Amino acid sequence: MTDDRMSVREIAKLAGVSTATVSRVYRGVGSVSAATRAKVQAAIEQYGYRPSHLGEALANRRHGALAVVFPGLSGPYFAELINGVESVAVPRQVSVHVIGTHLRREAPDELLDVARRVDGMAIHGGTVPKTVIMELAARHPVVMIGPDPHPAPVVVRTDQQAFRLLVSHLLADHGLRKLVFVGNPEGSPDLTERWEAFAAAHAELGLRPGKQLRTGLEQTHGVQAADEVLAGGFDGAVCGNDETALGLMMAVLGRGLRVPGDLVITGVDDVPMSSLVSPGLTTVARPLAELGATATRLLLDLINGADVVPETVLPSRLVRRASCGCRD
Amino acid sequence: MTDDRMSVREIAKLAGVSTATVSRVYRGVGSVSAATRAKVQAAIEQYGYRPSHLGEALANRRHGALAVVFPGLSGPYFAELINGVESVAVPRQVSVHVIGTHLRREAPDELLDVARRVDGMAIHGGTVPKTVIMELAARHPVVMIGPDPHPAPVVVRTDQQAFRLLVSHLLADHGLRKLVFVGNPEGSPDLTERWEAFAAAHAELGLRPGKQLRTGLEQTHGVQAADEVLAGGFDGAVCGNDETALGLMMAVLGRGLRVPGDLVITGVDDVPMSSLVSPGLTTVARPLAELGATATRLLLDLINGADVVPETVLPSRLVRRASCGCRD
DNA sequence: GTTGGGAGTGTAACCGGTTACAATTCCAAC
DNA sequence: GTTGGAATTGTAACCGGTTACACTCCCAAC
Repeated sequence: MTDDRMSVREIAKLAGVSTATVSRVYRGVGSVSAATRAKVQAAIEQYGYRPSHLGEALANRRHGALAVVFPGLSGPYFAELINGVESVAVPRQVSVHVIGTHLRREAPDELLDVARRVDGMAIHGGTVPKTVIMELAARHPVVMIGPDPHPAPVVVRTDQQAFRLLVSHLLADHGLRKLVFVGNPEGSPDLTERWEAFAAAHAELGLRPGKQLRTGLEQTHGVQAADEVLAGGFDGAVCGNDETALGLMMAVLGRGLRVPGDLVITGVDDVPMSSLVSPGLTTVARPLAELGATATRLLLDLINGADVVPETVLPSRLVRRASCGCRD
Repeated sequence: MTDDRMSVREIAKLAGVSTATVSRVYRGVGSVSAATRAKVQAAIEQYGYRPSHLGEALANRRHGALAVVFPGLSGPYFAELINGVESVAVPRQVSVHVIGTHLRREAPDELLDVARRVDGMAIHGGTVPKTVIMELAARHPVVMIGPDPHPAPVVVRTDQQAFRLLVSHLLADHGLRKLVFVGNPEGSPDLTERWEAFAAAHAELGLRPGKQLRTGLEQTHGVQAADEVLAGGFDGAVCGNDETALGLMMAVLGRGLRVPGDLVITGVDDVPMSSLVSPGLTTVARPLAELGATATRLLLDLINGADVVPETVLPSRLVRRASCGCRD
């Protein structure tokens, strides 16, 4: 306990005023005479006084904090989403707790614990069981980021149209006939939807959906999937996200093979790497920062008691680069 | 404001006891008769009561939270470090605020604000100006992660011996004579030290230190550095971390060149990708999770008023794989 | 039949702020 | 010289917990 911090009452005594006046000066509300204000400000200045967040929050009945629950914490997808969240939260003086469920042994109980210290939560789809979401929603506002099969109060997501367009592009424009879906449809609702779009695009052309190769969503998983993809004799690998795609691409190039010559590879998200690598990665651009920002805005609105639209769908966009065979 | 949460006094009234008894039952301290305990537990159960973190923290004079300040939030380095931090904090019921300085416009003032809601901070070297560190340290315990030129109370870091060994290995064993250092020595104290070790290893053999190519520490920066590295006619690229190295490797492979044939590439950190890619990345393994865990342990000790050792140095280890020319 | 002590419980103060309301002061207007 | 209202400031309650301390029982020991 190294806490020798000043409290309002001490500052008040030092400045020769009441705690109410100190509070008024610090917060800049109510009316205070210039002379008094100067006295108080001098004392605040001198002792570097900052009100305890606890007292403040208790009095306001508001934590001034929210939590964001993600599947994992690594990678550019997460970074960009968080970026969006903070771009909204920080200017409003709201602090953000980032929770990665994969790190926690006992996620459910721990989330209940986190709930005690925030005013609301933004939860990434596919991270938390239905019962827990409901329990959390009973305690404070909850916004879901991305699709989730659960009965969620408020959802922000992107559509899958561009992804479906991507698959059709590979089939119809590039004439590919043996596509593999790299990613686990059961791993997250987002992936489930993509798998469905993948299958639908095939069906539309009277084709049977390609095989699926169940892997995780990180770069390492893409690398590890390479052997199986190459052994399968596929002409294109449609990856669940860019990170997997980039890992796969790296592994394929490392074996001395060519992309798209020997294998077409595509991703989803359009993370910064995707436009830089050669060949450039064909992918679906999703407004990740905007996704995080929107979720946060809605969450703060909910916390303030406003009514908000239950579902917000942000647009995604097909980005054709060299890895699919375009501009080759 | 959607808060209809129960308070101790309400639960107490419902159970027909005093608030003290409710607290005793919930916390499991003091003596309570079996009958009373049952009554109270029933009420707690029925209303899903959980004590407000604010009240609890205020009464305990402890936030039960700490902050970790990082340069950025993306990538496996950060993820692994955080992993270590949480492995210590979470079991002790301490929550972790992750702060990425690159996201904040006005970092200093914001950190002072964060300081109001935590019991201590672990600060990554090279992220925060000296004056701010001192101001923070005046408010609560501070532990630095990694080297930092500032007069820090407590530091946890890894040594640079393995890195120096790596450079010597390239020069002496592989006979490389035109190495480029990829990374900005002025960007972080960690990099400064590595640059010094790089130069020292050259000097030891009577060589002049190679050139330095100033870039950031993310994968994208490695990709972007490729043109300049390849144009420079270097025989080896010693990268400041694995992410840059992997980005560079990807770009080189993408151009149809070979590693290590056309260019030797090495990194630092030994992130998961490094052992998976082909060629495997020669690098310096650093105990990142342990780094985070140790820093957190020390921080919690400081918060509890214990004396702690001012500097802890964790070992790093050279990992030779194919990218340097070994096992080729 | 006292006495002593431990178990069970409640009262009330306290943690560090905010703010409704009351009290005081000061002036302008009548 | 009153009077009324605005400006300034203080008092005290309250936010939701924890806990020192006091009090009441109850029973064993003498």
